[in-house]
Amino acid sequence: MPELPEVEAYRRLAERALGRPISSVVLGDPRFLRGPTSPRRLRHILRGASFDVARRRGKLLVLDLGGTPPSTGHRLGIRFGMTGSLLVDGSSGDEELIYSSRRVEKRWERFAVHFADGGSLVVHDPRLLGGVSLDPDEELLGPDATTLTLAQLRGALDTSAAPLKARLMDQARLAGVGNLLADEILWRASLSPQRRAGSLTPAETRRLHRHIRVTLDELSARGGSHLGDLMPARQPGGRCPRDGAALVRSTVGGRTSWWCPRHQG
DNA sequence: ATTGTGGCCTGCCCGC
DNA sequence: TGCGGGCAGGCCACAA
Repeated sequence: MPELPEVEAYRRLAERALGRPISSVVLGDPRFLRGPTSPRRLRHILRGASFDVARRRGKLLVLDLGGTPPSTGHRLGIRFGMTGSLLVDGSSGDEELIYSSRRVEKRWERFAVHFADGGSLVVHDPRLLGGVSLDPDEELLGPDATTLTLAQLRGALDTSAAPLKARLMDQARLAGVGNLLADEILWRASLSPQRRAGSLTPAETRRLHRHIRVTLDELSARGGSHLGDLMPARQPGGRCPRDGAALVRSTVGGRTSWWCPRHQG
């Protein structure tokens, strides 16, 4: 269920897995391995190596491999899809994240790395919409939303005729904002998700930029992207927490969207 | 190139 | 209680 704040929490959790020699790799479901790499090759690269650095770009977690050839210079990419989660040594690490209840079932373990010290790093994903890949192309992702500059936001919006929300969620142009965060950010910025992305005035773009950064900071501090102010109202019959207007629900950018027709223009 | 759509997957919740 | 439909915080291939 991760968006940027959740993946950042996983990144911190993954730091517990650094510097520990890998003894074995278990691919719980072959469909979970994405890209051209074979399971055999993935094992070959990972076994005996250890993770050096845990990085994140948008919703992609990247673990750099250290050690000697053949693993040197390779990277393991992990995407969590809508239902993925990470466990290191059996701990979800979201003690700090207030998450909806998360069952842990063995059959949902799609990928696991076991360390020589007896611990493990496990990716859990009931729906299989996430995946792991060897050497993912990180350049396919736009600038990370947490450090987004105003100029980068202008570049992401460009002169596009696409709905504003679709551009915000376009990972190639701006990495890390998902459906819930997009609704929350646009609600706070008083901008309609249906606005053409290229139609924002300079003042509106600055406002949006500020709200992207503030919202990410706030929700990360609160413990997750589902803890936004709009979230409780994001359901049938929901009313705008700011002005009480009945929220509108529709599909924008292919995703269910909720917004206030009164103050989001 | 840009934008929109359907599909991938499984689990859950609601109404009948 | 059982069953069907709709829904889900993501992403990718494909079509116009």
